[in-house]
Amino acid sequence: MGKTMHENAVAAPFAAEKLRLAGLRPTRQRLELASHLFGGPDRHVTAESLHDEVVEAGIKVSLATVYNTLHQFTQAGLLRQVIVDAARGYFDTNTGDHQHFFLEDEGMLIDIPGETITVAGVPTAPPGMTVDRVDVVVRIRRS
Amino acid sequence: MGKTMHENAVAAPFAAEKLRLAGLRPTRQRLELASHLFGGPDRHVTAESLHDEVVEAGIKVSLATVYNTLHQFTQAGLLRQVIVDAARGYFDTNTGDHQHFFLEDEGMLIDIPGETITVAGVPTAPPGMTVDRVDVVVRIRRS
DNA sequence: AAGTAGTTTAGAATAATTCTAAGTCGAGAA
DNA sequence: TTCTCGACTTAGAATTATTCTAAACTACTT
Repeated sequence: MGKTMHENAVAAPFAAEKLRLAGLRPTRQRLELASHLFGGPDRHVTAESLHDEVVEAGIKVSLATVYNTLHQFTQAGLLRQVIVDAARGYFDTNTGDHQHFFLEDEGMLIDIPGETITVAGVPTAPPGMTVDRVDVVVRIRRS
Repeated sequence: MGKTMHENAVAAPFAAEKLRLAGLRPTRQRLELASHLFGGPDRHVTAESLHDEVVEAGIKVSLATVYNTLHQFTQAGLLRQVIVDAARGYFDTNTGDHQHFFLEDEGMLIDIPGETITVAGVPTAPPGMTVDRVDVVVRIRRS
Protein backbone atom coordinates (compact mmCIF):
# COMPACT_ATOMS: atom_id res chain seq x y z
CA MET A 1 0.00 0.00 0.00
CA GLY A 2 1.44 3.38 -0.89
CA LYS A 3 -0.06 6.81 -0.59
CA THR A 4 -3.79 7.00 -1.09
CA MET A 5 -5.40 9.39 -3.48
CA HIS A 6 -6.81 11.22 -0.52
CA GLU A 7 -3.42 12.15 0.76
CA ASN A 8 -2.16 13.50 -2.51
CA ALA A 9 -5.24 15.16 -3.86
CA VAL A 10 -6.51 16.71 -0.68
CA ALA A 11 -4.00 16.76 2.12
CA ALA A 12 -0.95 17.95 0.20
CA PRO A 13 -2.47 21.14 -1.26
CA PHE A 14 -3.86 21.81 2.18
CA ALA A 15 -0.37 21.44 3.58
CA ALA A 16 1.15 23.72 0.95
CA GLU A 17 -1.06 26.53 2.14
CA LYS A 18 -0.21 25.85 5.77
CA LEU A 19 3.46 26.11 4.96
CA ARG A 20 3.11 29.31 2.97
CA LEU A 21 1.16 30.90 5.78
CA ALA A 22 3.94 29.90 8.15
CA GLY A 23 6.54 31.49 5.90
CA LEU A 24 8.11 28.16 5.01
CA ARG A 25 8.89 27.19 1.46
CA PRO A 26 6.74 24.29 0.41
CA THR A 27 9.55 21.92 -0.51
CA ARG A 28 8.93 18.32 -1.37
CA GLN A 29 10.19 17.12 2.01
CA ARG A 30 8.12 19.55 4.01
CA LEU A 31 5.03 18.82 1.99
CA GLU A 32 5.40 15.12 2.44
CA LEU A 33 6.10 15.38 6.14
CA ALA A 34 3.20 17.78 6.51
CA SER A 35 0.75 15.51 4.79
CA HIS A 36 1.81 12.64 6.99
CA LEU A 37 1.44 14.79 10.08
CA PHE A 38 -1.67 16.75 9.23
CA GLY A 39 -3.44 14.51 6.75
CA GLY A 40 -5.46 12.71 9.41
CA PRO A 41 -6.45 12.90 13.04
CA ASP A 42 -4.15 14.44 15.63
CA ARG A 43 -1.06 12.43 16.43
CA HIS A 44 2.14 12.25 18.43
CA VAL A 45 5.46 11.51 16.79
CA THR A 46 9.14 11.42 17.58
CA ALA A 47 11.74 12.34 14.99
CA GLU A 48 12.65 8.67 14.55
CA SER A 49 9.10 7.42 14.38
CA LEU A 50 8.17 9.96 11.73
CA HIS A 51 11.33 9.30 9.78
CA ASP A 52 10.74 5.54 9.84
CA GLU A 53 7.19 6.09 8.75
CA VAL A 54 7.93 8.26 5.75
CA VAL A 55 10.90 6.16 4.66
CA GLU A 56 8.63 3.14 4.89
CA ALA A 57 6.20 5.01 2.64
CA GLY A 58 8.95 5.31 0.06
CA ILE A 59 9.73 8.95 0.68
CA LYS A 60 13.33 10.08 0.58
CA VAL A 61 14.06 12.38 3.50
CA SER A 62 17.02 12.47 5.82
CA LEU A 63 16.67 12.22 9.57
CA ALA A 64 18.33 15.62 9.91
CA THR A 65 15.59 17.12 7.78
CA VAL A 66 12.94 15.50 9.91
CA TYR A 67 14.50 17.10 12.98
CA ASN A 68 14.77 20.46 11.24
CA THR A 69 11.25 20.28 9.97
CA LEU A 70 9.74 19.29 13.31
CA HIS A 71 11.43 22.26 14.91
CA GLN A 72 10.41 24.64 12.16
CA PHE A 73 6.81 23.43 12.36
CA THR A 74 6.95 23.87 16.11
CA GLN A 75 8.27 27.41 15.82
CA ALA A 76 5.58 28.15 13.28
CA GLY A 77 2.96 26.95 15.71
CA LEU A 78 1.92 23.96 13.62
CA LEU A 79 3.23 21.52 16.22
CA ARG A 80 3.86 21.53 19.90
CA GLN A 81 6.62 19.76 21.72
CA VAL A 82 5.71 17.59 24.69
CA ILE A 83 8.26 16.82 27.38
CA VAL A 84 7.42 13.60 29.15
CA ASP A 85 10.39 11.35 28.62
CA ALA A 86 13.98 12.24 29.32
CA ALA A 87 15.05 9.93 26.52
CA ARG A 88 13.26 11.44 23.52
CA GLY A 89 11.26 14.37 22.31
CA TYR A 90 7.63 14.07 21.27
CA PHE A 91 5.75 16.37 18.93
CA ASP A 92 2.00 16.78 18.96
CA THR A 93 -0.11 17.94 16.04
CA ASN A 94 -2.69 19.16 18.52
CA THR A 95 -1.48 22.63 19.40
CA GLY A 96 -4.56 23.63 21.37
CA ASP A 97 -5.01 23.66 25.12
CA HIS A 98 -4.95 20.07 26.33
CA GLN A 99 -3.02 17.66 28.50
CA HIS A 100 -1.65 14.13 28.24
CA PHE A 101 -1.68 10.63 29.53
CA PHE A 102 1.77 9.13 29.19
CA LEU A 103 1.96 5.33 29.05
CA GLU A 104 5.30 4.80 30.66
CA ASP A 105 5.55 1.17 29.54
CA GLU A 106 5.10 1.86 25.87
CA GLY A 107 6.34 5.42 25.63
CA MET A 108 3.00 6.45 24.17
CA LEU A 109 0.94 9.60 24.55
CA ILE A 110 -2.84 10.01 24.68
CA ASP A 111 -4.48 13.42 24.57
CA ILE A 112 -6.74 14.61 27.35
CA PRO A 113 -9.02 17.36 26.00
CA GLY A 114 -8.41 20.83 27.36
CA GLU A 115 -11.66 21.19 29.28
CA THR A 116 -11.28 17.90 31.10
CA ILE A 117 -8.66 18.84 33.65
CA THR A 118 -8.79 21.95 35.80
CA VAL A 119 -5.69 23.24 37.48
CA ALA A 120 -6.40 25.65 40.31
CA GLY A 121 -4.10 27.55 42.63
CA VAL A 122 -1.12 28.02 40.34
CA PRO A 123 1.00 30.55 42.23
CA THR A 124 2.05 33.74 40.49
CA ALA A 125 5.46 33.45 38.90
CA PRO A 126 8.43 34.96 40.75
CA PRO A 127 9.04 38.68 40.00
CA GLY A 128 10.27 39.34 36.50
CA MET A 129 8.95 36.02 35.21
CA THR A 130 5.81 35.07 33.39
CA VAL A 131 4.05 31.76 33.05
CA ASP A 132 4.69 30.29 29.65
CA ARG A 133 2.34 27.40 30.15
CA VAL A 134 1.15 24.83 32.61
CA ASP A 135 1.69 21.21 31.63
CA VAL A 136 -0.09 18.33 33.25
CA VAL A 137 1.14 14.81 32.59
CA VAL A 138 -0.82 11.88 33.94
CA ARG A 139 1.67 9.02 34.06
CA ILE A 140 0.02 5.64 33.81
CA ARG A 141 1.19 2.05 33.60
CA ARG A 142 -0.09 -1.50 33.37
CA SER A 143 -1.75 -2.46 36.61
CA MET B 1 37.93 24.48 52.79
CA GLY B 2 36.98 20.88 53.17
CA LYS B 3 34.06 19.19 54.82
CA THR B 4 32.67 20.91 57.87
CA MET B 5 32.35 19.16 61.19
CA HIS B 6 28.60 19.41 60.81
CA GLU B 7 28.54 17.30 57.70
CA ASN B 8 30.68 14.57 59.18
CA ALA B 9 29.40 14.47 62.71
CA VAL B 10 25.72 14.89 62.03
CA ALA B 11 24.68 14.47 58.42
CA ALA B 12 26.80 11.42 57.58
CA PRO B 13 25.59 9.14 60.39
CA PHE B 14 22.09 10.21 59.51
CA ALA B 15 22.77 9.22 55.93
CA ALA B 16 24.26 5.87 56.93
CA GLU B 17 21.01 4.92 58.55
CA LYS B 18 19.02 6.05 55.54
CA LEU B 19 21.12 3.84 53.32
CA ARG B 20 20.86 0.82 55.57
CA LEU B 21 17.11 1.18 55.71
CA ALA B 22 17.07 1.32 51.93
CA GLY B 23 19.13 -1.87 51.72
CA LEU B 24 22.13 -0.09 50.23
CA ARG B 25 25.62 -0.61 51.59
CA PRO B 26 26.88 2.58 53.14
CA THR B 27 29.98 2.96 51.03
CA ARG B 28 32.15 6.04 51.17
CA GLN B 29 30.80 7.33 47.87
CA ARG B 30 27.16 6.82 48.78
CA LEU B 31 27.65 8.39 52.18
CA GLU B 32 29.31 11.43 50.75
CA LEU B 33 26.73 11.87 48.03
CA ALA B 34 23.96 11.33 50.57
CA SER B 35 25.27 13.96 52.93
CA HIS B 36 25.53 16.45 50.10
CA LEU B 37 22.00 15.65 49.03
CA PHE B 38 20.28 15.29 52.36
CA GLY B 39 22.45 17.36 54.68
CA GLY B 40 20.45 20.53 54.16
CA PRO B 41 17.20 21.83 52.72
CA ASP B 42 15.54 20.13 49.77
CA ARG B 43 17.28 20.54 46.48
CA HIS B 44 17.32 19.68 42.78
CA VAL B 45 20.38 18.26 41.08
CA THR B 46 21.48 16.78 37.80
CA ALA B 47 24.12 14.06 37.63
CA GLU B 48 26.65 16.57 36.32
CA SER B 49 25.83 19.26 38.83
CA LEU B 50 26.14 16.90 41.75
CA HIS B 51 29.33 15.41 40.40
CA ASP B 52 30.87 18.85 39.91
CA GLU B 53 29.83 19.82 43.39
CA VAL B 54 31.34 16.84 45.18
CA VAL B 55 34.51 16.88 43.10
CA GLU B 56 34.81 20.56 43.96
CA ALA B 57 34.48 19.58 47.61
CA GLY B 58 37.49 17.32 47.17
CA ILE B 59 35.58 14.05 47.07
CA LYS B 60 36.72 11.36 44.69
CA VAL B 61 33.72 9.86 42.90
CA SER B 62 33.27 9.00 39.26
CA LEU B 63 30.44 10.36 37.18
CA ALA B 64 29.26 6.80 36.53
CA THR B 65 28.87 6.28 40.26
CA VAL B 66 26.90 9.48 40.57
CA TYR B 67 24.52 8.21 37.91
CA ASN B 68 24.29 4.81 39.58
CA THR B 69 23.74 6.33 42.97
CA LEU B 70 21.08 8.75 41.83
CA HIS B 71 19.16 5.89 40.28
CA GLN B 72 19.58 3.66 43.32
CA PHE B 73 18.43 6.44 45.62
CA THR B 74 15.47 7.02 43.35
CA GLN B 75 14.52 3.34 43.38
CA ALA B 76 14.87 3.35 47.14
CA GLY B 77 12.47 6.26 47.35
CA LEU B 78 15.05 8.70 48.68
CA LEU B 79 14.89 10.81 45.54
CA ARG B 80 12.41 11.48 42.83
CA GLN B 81 13.14 12.11 39.20
CA VAL B 82 11.60 15.15 37.56
CA ILE B 83 11.11 15.29 33.82
CA VAL B 84 10.99 18.84 32.57
CA ASP B 85 13.80 19.14 30.11
CA ALA B 86 14.40 16.83 27.19
CA ALA B 87 18.11 17.47 27.52
CA ARG B 88 18.85 16.31 31.07
CA GLY B 89 17.42 14.52 34.05
CA TYR B 90 16.75 16.27 37.34
CA PHE B 91 16.53 14.61 40.74
CA ASP B 92 14.63 16.10 43.64
CA THR B 93 15.30 15.37 47.31
CA ASN B 94 11.70 16.27 48.04
CA THR B 95 9.85 13.02 47.43
CA GLY B 96 6.53 14.20 48.82
CA ASP B 97 3.51 15.40 46.88
CA HIS B 98 4.41 18.68 45.23
CA GLN B 99 4.83 20.33 41.86
CA HIS B 100 7.37 22.54 40.09
CA PHE B 101 8.11 25.81 38.46
CA PHE B 102 10.65 25.30 35.70
CA LEU B 103 12.70 28.35 34.73
CA GLU B 104 13.25 27.59 31.08
CA ASP B 105 15.97 30.21 30.68
CA GLU B 106 18.18 28.89 33.45
CA GLY B 107 17.16 25.25 33.54
CA MET B 108 16.27 25.63 37.18
CA LEU B 109 13.51 24.11 39.29
CA ILE B 110 11.53 25.62 42.16
CA ASP B 111 9.21 23.55 44.31
CA ILE B 112 5.54 24.37 44.59
CA PRO B 113 4.19 22.82 47.81
CA GLY B 114 1.72 20.00 47.39
CA GLU B 115 -1.34 21.77 48.75
CA THR B 116 -0.89 24.82 46.54
CA ILE B 117 -2.11 23.43 43.25
CA THR B 118 -5.31 21.46 42.82
CA VAL B 119 -5.82 19.30 39.78
CA ALA B 120 -9.44 18.36 39.22
CA GLY B 121 -11.08 16.22 36.57
CA VAL B 122 -8.28 13.79 35.85
CA PRO B 123 -9.99 11.11 33.79
CA THR B 124 -9.75 7.50 34.87
CA ALA B 125 -6.91 5.67 33.21
CA PRO B 126 -7.71 3.42 30.25
CA PRO B 127 -8.67 -0.15 31.21
CA GLY B 128 -5.81 -2.20 32.59
CA MET B 129 -3.82 0.89 33.52
CA THR B 130 -3.39 2.79 36.73
CA VAL B 131 -2.32 6.32 37.41
CA ASP B 132 1.24 6.37 38.63
CA ARG B 133 1.23 10.06 39.35
CA VAL B 134 0.10 13.42 38.05
CA ASP B 135 2.84 15.90 37.32
CA VAL B 136 2.25 19.60 36.94
CA VAL B 137 5.02 21.75 35.52
CA VAL B 138 4.59 25.50 35.44
CA ARG B 139 7.00 26.70 32.79
CA ILE B 140 8.12 30.25 33.32
CA ARG B 141 10.56 32.64 31.69
CA ARG B 142 11.91 36.16 31.94
CA SER B 143 9.22 38.62 30.95
C1' DA C 1 17.85 31.26 -18.24
C1' DA C 2 20.41 32.78 -14.21
C1' DG C 3 21.18 34.31 -9.56
C1' DT C 4 20.55 33.80 -4.85
C1' DA C 5 18.88 32.74 -0.60
C1' DG C 6 16.71 29.13 1.55
C1' DT C 7 16.90 23.82 1.93
C1' DT C 8 18.54 19.32 2.21
C1' DT C 9 21.86 15.98 3.30
C1' DA C 10 25.67 12.68 4.63
C1' DG C 11 28.51 12.26 7.87
C1' DA C 12 31.02 14.20 11.65
C1' DA C 13 30.39 16.10 16.16
C1' DT C 14 28.19 16.65 20.75
C1' DA C 15 26.09 15.58 25.02
C1' DA C 16 23.84 12.85 28.29
C1' DT C 17 23.72 8.46 29.83
C1' DT C 18 24.76 3.46 30.05
C1' DC C 19 27.70 -0.46 29.58
C1' DT C 20 31.84 -3.37 30.29
C1' DA C 21 35.30 -5.57 32.39
C1' DA C 22 38.55 -5.27 35.86
C1' DG C 23 39.87 -3.74 40.26
C1' DT C 24 38.33 -2.56 45.16
C1' DC C 25 35.81 -2.79 49.38
C1' DG C 26 32.49 -4.13 53.14
C1' DA C 27 30.69 -7.46 56.17
C1' DG C 28 30.17 -11.89 57.81
C1' DA C 29 32.65 -16.52 58.40
C1' DA C 30 36.41 -18.88 60.11
C1' DT D 1 42.29 -10.84 62.40
C1' DT D 2 42.26 -12.62 58.12
C1' DC D 3 39.72 -14.68 54.31
C1' DT D 4 36.19 -14.73 51.04
C1' DC D 5 32.62 -13.34 48.06
C1' DG D 6 29.37 -10.66 46.38
C1' DA D 7 28.45 -5.87 46.11
C1' DC D 8 30.41 -1.62 44.53
C1' DT D 9 33.26 1.60 41.89
C1' DT D 10 35.60 3.09 37.96
C1' DA D 11 37.93 4.42 33.47
C1' DG D 12 36.98 4.34 29.23
C1' DA D 13 34.35 2.54 25.46
C1' DA D 14 29.76 2.37 23.66
C1' DT D 15 25.12 3.98 22.83
C1' DT D 16 21.44 7.12 21.76
C1' DA D 17 19.22 11.25 20.64
C1' DT D 18 20.13 15.34 18.61
C1' DT D 19 22.81 19.10 16.39
C1' DC D 20 26.33 20.86 13.38
C1' DT D 21 28.97 21.48 9.04
C1' DA D 22 29.93 22.29 4.58
C1' DA D 23 28.69 21.07 0.17
C1' DA D 24 25.09 20.08 -3.17
C1' DC D 25 20.50 21.29 -4.55
C1' DT D 26 16.11 23.77 -5.49
C1' DA D 27 12.34 27.15 -5.29
C1' DC D 28 11.35 31.55 -6.51
C1' DT D 29 12.46 36.33 -8.55
C1' DT D 30 14.19 38.88 -12.26
